[in-house]
Parts: sequence; C-alpha cells; structure tokens
Amino acid sequence: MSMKHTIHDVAKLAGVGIGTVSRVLNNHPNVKPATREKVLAAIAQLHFKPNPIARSMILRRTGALGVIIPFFTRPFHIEILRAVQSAIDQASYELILYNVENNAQRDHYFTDLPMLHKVDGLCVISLPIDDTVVFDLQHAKLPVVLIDAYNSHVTSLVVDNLGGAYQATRYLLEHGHKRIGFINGLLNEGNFKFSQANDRLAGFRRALAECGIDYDPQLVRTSDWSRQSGKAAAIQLLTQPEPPDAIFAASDVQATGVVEAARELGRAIPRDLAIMGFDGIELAELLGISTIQQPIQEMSRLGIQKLCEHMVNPDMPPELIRLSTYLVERQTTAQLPSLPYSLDSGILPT
Amino acid sequence: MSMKHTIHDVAKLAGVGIGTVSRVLNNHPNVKPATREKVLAAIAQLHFKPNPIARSMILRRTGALGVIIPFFTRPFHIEILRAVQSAIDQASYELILYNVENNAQRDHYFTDLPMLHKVDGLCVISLPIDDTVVFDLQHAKLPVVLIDAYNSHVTSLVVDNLGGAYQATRYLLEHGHKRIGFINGLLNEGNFKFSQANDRLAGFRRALAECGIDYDPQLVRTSDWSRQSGKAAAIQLLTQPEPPDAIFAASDVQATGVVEAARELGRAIPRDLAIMGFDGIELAELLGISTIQQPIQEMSRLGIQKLCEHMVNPDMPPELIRLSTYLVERQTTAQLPSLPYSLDSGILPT
DNA sequence: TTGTACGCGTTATCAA
DNA sequence: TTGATAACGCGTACAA
Repeated sequence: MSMKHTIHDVAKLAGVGIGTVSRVLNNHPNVKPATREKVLAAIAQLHFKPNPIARSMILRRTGALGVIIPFFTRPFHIEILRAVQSAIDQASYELILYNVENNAQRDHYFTDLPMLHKVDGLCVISLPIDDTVVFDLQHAKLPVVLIDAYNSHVTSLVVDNLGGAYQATRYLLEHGHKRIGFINGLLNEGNFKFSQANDRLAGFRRALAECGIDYDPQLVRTSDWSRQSGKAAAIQLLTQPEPPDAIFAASDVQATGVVEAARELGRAIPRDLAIMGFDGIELAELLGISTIQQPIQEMSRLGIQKLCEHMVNPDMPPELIRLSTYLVERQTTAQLPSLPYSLDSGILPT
Repeated sequence: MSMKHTIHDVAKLAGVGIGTVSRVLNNHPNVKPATREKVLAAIAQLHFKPNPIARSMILRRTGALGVIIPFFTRPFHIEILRAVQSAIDQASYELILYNVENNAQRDHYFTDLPMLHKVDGLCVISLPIDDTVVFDLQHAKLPVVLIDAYNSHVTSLVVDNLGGAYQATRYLLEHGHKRIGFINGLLNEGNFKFSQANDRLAGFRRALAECGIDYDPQLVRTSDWSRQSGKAAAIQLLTQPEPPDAIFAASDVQATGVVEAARELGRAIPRDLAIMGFDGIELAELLGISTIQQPIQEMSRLGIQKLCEHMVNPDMPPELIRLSTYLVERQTTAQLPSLPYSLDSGILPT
C-alpha cells in the first residue's frame, strides 16, 4: 500500500508524465487545475511521499543541520542544546547530534563532515575551532555558526565572559566582601580548550584592579567543571590561613561544590561565605545559588537564525555577536531581611 | 581541492574505470594490488570521499538512527538520551533527534518518518505507540525499539515499574512508617500517555495490600512531573488532618518538590517525613534523595543493541525486556547514625 | 500545458 | 581482473 511507490507509479495512475507529477509536488504554477487534481488524487491514493534522499541528491541539500557539542561535560550545554533544538525545529530542519568527548572526535567531525554533505549547516557549541578547519569549511561551502565560542572568520555568538566575571566580582566587593576567591574552569578539559576560562579570569582581575585590590594568586584555583572538583578547590581555598569571605566560581556546577564545601567546613552562607556561580542553569535556581546568567535562549535562537541566513546568502560576512549576561541574586549572596529558614545549615547533603 | 570530486575524477586520474574505484572503496577482493595502489593514490591526492547521499540512495540505508523523545519534559529523558547517544555512536550511526512536545508532533513523526527512509531505525523513548502506527512501521520495514515504553508487537525495554514502586513502598513500611503518601505522575502530560504511572500506582497498592494496610485515596495525589506540582501535591498531603509520615513520589523531580514542601511546613526529614523518589537521576544523588534507580545505561545500551540486531535481521521476533530497578538509600529515608549536619533544617531553599 | 530525456554520484551486474 | 552500463528516485531543461 504505502511501501515504495515512486513518482512513476503516481504518474501512471494519474495518466500523466512524471514531469507533471513533479510540478504538482513542488507546486509549480504551470499546471492545469484539472490535471493537478488528478495527480493529487493519485498521490493521496498511494500515500505517496517523495523520497528525500533522491531529492537531496539533486537539490544538493539535506534538510538537516549538524550540532557539534560536548554533550557530556556540563548541564549548561544541555540547556543550550534544548534551545538550539527548538530553534532548528522551528526552522523546519532536522537536527543531527554530534557529541564530542575529546580532540580526536572533534577533529574527526570538523574534517569529515564538511566533505560529506550530510548536513546543510553546522552549529558548533562551546568548542574552539582552528583557522585551518574554518578554511576547509569555507572551501566546502558549509555554513557554520559558533555558539559560546569565537573565531574571527565565522559568525560567532558569545556572551561577555569578561564582563560577566567583572560584574560578579564587582558585586561581591560592593557588598562588603574583602577577600574574593575565584575558582576557574579548566582550560583544557577533555583536551579541548575552553577559552571562556581566560576571559572570566580577566574579568575577575579587572574588577579587583579597579577597586584597588591586589591580585592574590593564593585566592585563585582552577578545577575542572565538575562539582567534586569545585568542592575540592573550595576546601583548599577555605582552609588557608587567610580564607576568602566570598567565592566566585566559573560555573554553577562548580558553585554547588563550593556550597558543599562551605557546609562541611561549617561556614554560614552567605554570612561567612558568599557564593556566586556562572551560567544560569536550572540547577542554580533550584539550589538558590546566585549566578551570572547567560542568555541561553537568545544566544541559541539567534545562532540558528544567523545560520539560516548564511545558508540563504553564502556571501554574508561573518559577524561577532556579543550578548550580555545579567546577575541573578539568590540565597548564596543576598542578605535578604527575613528568610523563612536558615541557610546556614546548608543546602546540600553530603 | 577538496570540493566536489566524484568517483569519475578518481577513475580518470588513476586511469581506470569507476567500477574499479568502487571496488577499491568497498575493498572488494577482486582487484589487483597494483591497480589498488594507483586508485588509492588518486583518492588520497584528491581527498576524495564518496558522497553518502548517493551511496544511501542505492544502498537503501542512511547510516542514521532516529530518536523520538520528549526531550523537554524530564531530566530522566536527558539521561536516557545521553546513554542512547553513546550507544549509537559506538554502533557507528548518526543520531537524528526528534523532540516531541505534544500528540500532533508525535503522530507526525510516527506517520511520516517511516515513509521517508531518512533513518535506518527508530528508537522511541517513553512514548506509547498505537498498534496502527506499529503496523505502518512494519509495513515500511523500519525497525523500531521502545525504551521505557511497551507495545507487544515491538521490541520493548522497560523497567519493572510495578516492582520498583512495590519495593519503595515496602521499604517505607518496613522502616516503620505507617501512613505512606503517594504522589503519582500525570498519565496524560502533554497529551501523551505515560502508562508508567499506572504501574507505579499498582505497585504501591500491592505493597499496601500485602502488609494489610487499607488503601486510602486521601493519601494519593497526581501531579505532573514537575517540581512545582510535586510540591503542591505534597503540601496538600501534609496539611491534611492525618498527614502521611512518608511520601513516595513517582519521579525524582517531584520528590525535590516534596522536600521543599516539607521544609516549608517545618517537617524534619527523614524523622517526621521520609521521602522516596523514582528514576535515579543525577539530581537525586546531588540532593541526597533516596530513590528507585532505573538502569538507564543498561536499558539504553541494550535498546540500541537490539535495534541493530533488528536491522541486521528484520525477521527477528519482538522481545519484551524487563529490567529491574534497585533502591538507593540516601538521606531522605535512611536514619544514618551520624550525619555531619542536620538535615532537619532542610535541603532546598525557596 | 505536458511528456521525455538527462543528470545527480554511487553500487552492482555482466561481458570481456 | 576490469570497464561499461543499468539502476536508485527525483527535478528540470527542452521539445512538443
């Protein structure tokens, strides 16, 4: 019944040529209403759907977008994927998910995908990309956008990581904290460079400098983007002779580790220790962690929009779109007048 | 350089026919070593990669698997997607992500995808599927597996929802709790039926019955799978004249809502109120919530494995694979001898 | 307005 | 062992 009918079957059934069927399918103007009806009837009767493979062979477009993303590393990426998925869906494309866990995998996608013509466009998330790869992509005429990553030859959407970190640090200083600890994310997690870490450190230092505070390397630690590592780094910071009275973590997940550490060490939050995260993932909201919110929806939506524009107009020059973060005050920093319960006893068990 | 070279270009450069090139490509035995070298050299020189579209046109396989999943509803689904992605990757397939948010979208995928031949197989997650759809799929010869869903005509991987709920309830009863509340998940969230909810209720009732306890409808509520709804349901339960001393929630996310509710009402956890979740997502571990752990990895890995088997051998009969859950004791139920801090003050802010 | 023939890039068949 | 040629299913000039 519905199995493999081709355009020929429809043509035969309707008593016309395949050209006519094709014209009806792509609703070309030049087809007599009467024959159009006949063809439509035949199509309906056979439940005919044109084969998208054959279609994309001749049209040179697959109707799919590739999303290259370090899917396992951070909840933040999943929230981006959510937003990206939604945007791709609205643009009537399919989404092919390429997870990258290491450099080899990333390079594999970057070098092979362009030549294979399996996707009409590529959306790369949080992954840096070499100029040589960019050159290959351009040569293969495969449109690309970078989300949460930057390359001058490719349309990139980034948040102001430096500004966000500056904002966080500044906020803590202005709320009376004297010694601000900073737990940065690893630049080289899983062998791929997250350049975001650099910018956040720079923002941290700038705020310090502006407030006339010396940068104390003892107050800065680097951990991978996990809760456990964030916790370990926090414990190091807090068990020093002169511990910080506030800690800014480069991600919300690390911040949860800091909360845990504070708990175990009996530090009251936020009285003894204020904590600020970065990303603005759901978990931060759930746990009441103050954070620098990234405009996840906006960034993703705009990214796919730009990708679509590049697909329509291949000669469009690359853009750098820099979005602002905003600070969300929650229980780990705000000295709210009357909390219904004491946060001092901590947020996280074990 | 690398743009669009075809097999003909390679053939010309190597001074052979395209048939020979094709044979080299698919390393057919019948090709003289010398010519193979020539062809290989030409391939390398041109950076030639066979066009997968043309390939799949004649081979009748795309190298992609479709994953239909309610991506936005619950963290549980994301953890399944993670495991499924990993399994698909290892099987050297690509993963096309189809998110379904409502019935129309689900039906759209179910009715159109089979005919389009865009994927070699389908993995459906947590979504019930009608027999008519199954019939269409079989007719289109598209292999399918269901994960966390069941249909007798399709290979299905499910956990023992009834057994898990039974286990949870039983555990609470055996730990001295007299009145067990149950917050079930909505059967009809987003208009698609999660039949899992039925089984969990059945397990709850069976445990009660076995222990000779009357089923009290006042102790059962149904909420959607969100934290907010779980909280609201818990508040209803806890503010009754005879409130429960333990609550079993049909999902971990709902359980977090229960924890919140307990906090606000000043109930000590687990002394005044024990709480048990279901799913075993990371969040439950993070928050120390006891739960019925689903074998997420195992279920996903096995599911993709079965899907691959069905693709190799289309006549393989459908299987029902039922995996066991296991109970994970954490802070919301266990009366551990010495906690480093008091959980009574609660886990979650706001 | 409509039908025919060609091409998309590959695999597979079949002579040679 | 190899090369020519026919599919695969569709879109589209071009001719009618």
